[in-house]
Amino acid sequence: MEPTREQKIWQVISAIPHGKVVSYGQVSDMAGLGRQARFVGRVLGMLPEDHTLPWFRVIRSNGQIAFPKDSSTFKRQVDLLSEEGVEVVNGRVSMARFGWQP
DNA sequence: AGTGTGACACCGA
DNA sequence: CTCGGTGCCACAC
Repeated sequence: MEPTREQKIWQVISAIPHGKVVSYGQVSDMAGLGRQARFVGRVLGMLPEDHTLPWFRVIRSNGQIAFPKDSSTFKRQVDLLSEEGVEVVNGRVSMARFGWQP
């Protein structure tokens, strides 16, 4: 059967290189879905427990994390991002730039 | 079938 | 920077 939108989303996210962060819009665009950023977020929320997908590399277009600071999910994402070499300050990615080049 | 909501994005003021 | 409106898709009631 053909790849569903979810499959495309997973494919794109799994293709995100180490130390790189992308926005929902970027993912939707790379998946060929266009402006369906909402769908990306919904798919991530549906991820199974055995997912090995770098969802933490997916942030908002303005470089902000898609979770409240007091959320364990947020802290988990920040921790994982810092491991990737991405600095997160005040709930947003420092110097974010999605393809940035220092 | 219509309304409200959501891990969103873009535009204008 | 913040606020409001609009577009897109899927789901719950």
